[in-house]
Amino acid sequence: MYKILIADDEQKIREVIKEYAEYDGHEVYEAVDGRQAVDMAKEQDFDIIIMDVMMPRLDGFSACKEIRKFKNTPILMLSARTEEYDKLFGFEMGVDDYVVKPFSPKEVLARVNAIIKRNTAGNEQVGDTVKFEGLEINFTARDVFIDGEKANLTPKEYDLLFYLVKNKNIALTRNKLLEEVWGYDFFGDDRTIDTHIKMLRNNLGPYRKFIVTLRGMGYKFQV
Amino acid sequence: MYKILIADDEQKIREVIKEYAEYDGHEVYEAVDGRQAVDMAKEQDFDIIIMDVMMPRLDGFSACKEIRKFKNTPILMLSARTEEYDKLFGFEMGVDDYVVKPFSPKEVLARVNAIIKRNTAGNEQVGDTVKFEGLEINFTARDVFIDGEKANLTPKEYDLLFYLVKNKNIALTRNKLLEEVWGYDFFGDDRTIDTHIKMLRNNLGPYRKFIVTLRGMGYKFQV
DNA sequence: GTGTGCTTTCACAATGTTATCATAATGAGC
DNA sequence: GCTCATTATGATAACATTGTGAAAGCACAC
Repeated sequence: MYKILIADDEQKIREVIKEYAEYDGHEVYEAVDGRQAVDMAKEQDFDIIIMDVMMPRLDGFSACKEIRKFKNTPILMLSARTEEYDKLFGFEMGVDDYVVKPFSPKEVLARVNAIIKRNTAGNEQVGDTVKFEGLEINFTARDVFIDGEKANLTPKEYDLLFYLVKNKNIALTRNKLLEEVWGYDFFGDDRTIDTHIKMLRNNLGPYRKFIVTLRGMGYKFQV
Repeated sequence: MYKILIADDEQKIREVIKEYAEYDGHEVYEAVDGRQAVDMAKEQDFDIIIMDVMMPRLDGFSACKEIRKFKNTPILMLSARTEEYDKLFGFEMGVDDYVVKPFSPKEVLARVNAIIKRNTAGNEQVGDTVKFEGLEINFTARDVFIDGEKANLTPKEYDLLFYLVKNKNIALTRNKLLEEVWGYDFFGDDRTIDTHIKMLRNNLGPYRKFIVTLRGMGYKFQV
């Protein structure tokens, strides 16, 4: 059960999302504009705030900025605009996700769940580096550290690990892995993957535990 | 390209939506009332059904309820009055989204796309999880938790459970299960299913209750 | 061309999964 | 309550998948 704040000046939208969210067992609070949203966020701890961009008194972006001054509550933006700069601008403000109108209430709720789970996932991300316990991965520098020691992975091992990590907690079939890591034009053996998984595991030391085998399916990076 | 069924007694509305949908490259079928919509939904697999609430012979809600007995096809409701909201969000109906008249065809199509994308995504980050009491199923991670404990299912058990859950509350014959879970090219014994149901039940602990036997027919995941 | 890693393939062992069958239990109809 | 049809269950043999080590194949630098 999450505590959700929905801020939108359109009553219809508030109601629809509220109905769906309450059906999912969440507790929903409403705000009719940005100012009220900021005030409520100051007083109470929400698990997530769903906010329209266009609101009277204080728009969504400004409200987001305000809230970020005192809290890190995840914020999901509802926007009528699709322009990319809008999104970028939003992410700079600390927006966690975006849904463009018109949206289906189901989609909004799905994203709410995704954001909240993501925020309680169990890995810290700083810049382009992710860390899972003593396993540190830097995507841009193409570095992997195991308990502070730099691991020496081959290119394919990097690629495989990066793809697994970027899709952590998602079950990946051998086909999917071949397609995404090796390329759609690779017509090799399925078992090639197994061998690379083997080597990757051997190189990850104690953190080989993150790579789990999904029998009859493929592999998954599980945190 | 989606296969769309539009059910409305007003020819004008059907035509407008059809025109837009076909322009988008979709295949559109028409039904003039609820009864016909139900019959067509039984025979064919649509990606989405767009349905008016007010229709002769069988209204949209009843049609939706009927269809849900045998299929989980996403349904988008068109309603004339805003007062119908309350009814719409009687979720037993299983409506996925709604649009209030007068609507722009563009909006309808936008929602159609949103709904279908959600339903066929499978690549949704983390929020792809359903929970029935203490039974938690995550399709993307291929995880099943029983009262918080991870269940260790075999591939076939996963596949079977996933199929049952994706068709929850729908009666499934052994033939249907064999075809969908085992594949059309499997020519094994019917009793094979019983054995897998047995093992699945054993693995679900207290939640074996969700799998009900339909004597002389097959099985059903009932919540 | 040679050497050096890296990648792929392969074979075999280890392990896990599935289908089938026999038998027991259950339910429906009379 | 009896009979017949259907489903539940346990055992087991057949089967499939994965882990692993070794070796062949490749690519690239020198």
